[in-house]
Amino acid sequence: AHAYNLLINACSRNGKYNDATLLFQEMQEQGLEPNLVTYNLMLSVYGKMGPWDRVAGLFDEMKNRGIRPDEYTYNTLIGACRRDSLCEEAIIFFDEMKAVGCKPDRVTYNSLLDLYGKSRYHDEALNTLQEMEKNCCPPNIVAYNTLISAYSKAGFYCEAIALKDTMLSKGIHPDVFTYTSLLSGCDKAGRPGKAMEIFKEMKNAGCTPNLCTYNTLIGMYGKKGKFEEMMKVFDELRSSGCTTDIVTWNTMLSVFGQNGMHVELSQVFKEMKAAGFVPERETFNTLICAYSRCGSVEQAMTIYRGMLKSGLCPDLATYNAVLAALAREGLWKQAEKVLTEMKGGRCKPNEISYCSLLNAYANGKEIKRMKDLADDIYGGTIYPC
RNA sequence: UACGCUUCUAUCUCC
Repeated sequence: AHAYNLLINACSRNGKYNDATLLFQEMQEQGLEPNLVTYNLMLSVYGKMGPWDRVAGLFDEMKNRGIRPDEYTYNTLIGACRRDSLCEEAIIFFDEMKAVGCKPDRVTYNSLLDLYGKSRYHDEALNTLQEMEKNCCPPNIVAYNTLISAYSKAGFYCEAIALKDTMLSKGIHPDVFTYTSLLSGCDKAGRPGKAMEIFKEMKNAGCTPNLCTYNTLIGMYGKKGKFEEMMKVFDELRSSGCTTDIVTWNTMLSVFGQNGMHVELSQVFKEMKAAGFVPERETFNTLICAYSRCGSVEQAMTIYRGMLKSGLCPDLATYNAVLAALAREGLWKQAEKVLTEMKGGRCKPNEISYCSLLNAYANGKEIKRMKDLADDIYGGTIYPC
């Protein structure tokens, strides 16, 4: 079992979750009993992909087989709750772990912080931070970075910077995670000047930027159309010994989309493939959005069909990108079809989806349909999400 | 009883 655990772990680290699942099946077919670590590993794998029921089912299974969950198990379960913002479930695990005598540690609290932060429950996150102090778990750098990331994503860049100063005052030195979060936060808040201050501070503090940092800066300059600055970031990226990754390419695609630079967009996509990068789901999502912004729904839809053909599964962002593309052209009949498809599938429409449909009606001059849909939404006949 | 394999944070997409 130990050998299988090592293999499963290797797959999990490389994102090969299906292979991990196959190994898990294989070991049982060979008559080997999965042990505690095996279950912990698989809970982590299932938590990263696939339906929640599978996580819950596996947890039941291990208990039924008489394997007692440990701190790792509960930490993994709470971590798995983050993907779908399952706050209630996380609290149940948190209480259960204390009830069975497992002591929450920093990882437990940090996972809760991340869950609350990504779910935009900022008050709960702060409460958790205080509970950590109380329970002799003073927040470490991961805890601070987690909160800073949450604030940055939510657009609260001032709060994020303040938290960075708090951690400094406690003698915890911000690292490349901290600074990259802050840069991204300033960018999202439309404060590139502030971002540059942070970047200078980062270098003065002796913190070396990495590829994530450069990708953030490329996106920041690029979307503002500051291409000379953007190229300087590329130069620095290369001279620092980094090499571009798929996120760099996705960022470039997004940048040319946002600037409506159709020719460059197609060119970069070609170069990306020539460089040997295999488009991922996020690449396709970016392309659908980018072509639409360049005024080409046809190409956006071609990309969408290409994505389906390549065997990738659309997610909510894909559908919403398609809906937004159709909406821009007022193609409300097609938008309705997509929405119907969503209702019958795994990705239920959210607020953004319905906004796009409203937009599609508006741009298609279908005032009556628009009003009716708005009434349904505000009247509670339709529940987004 | 302890220890070992397993659990937490940043950059791209739904404008």
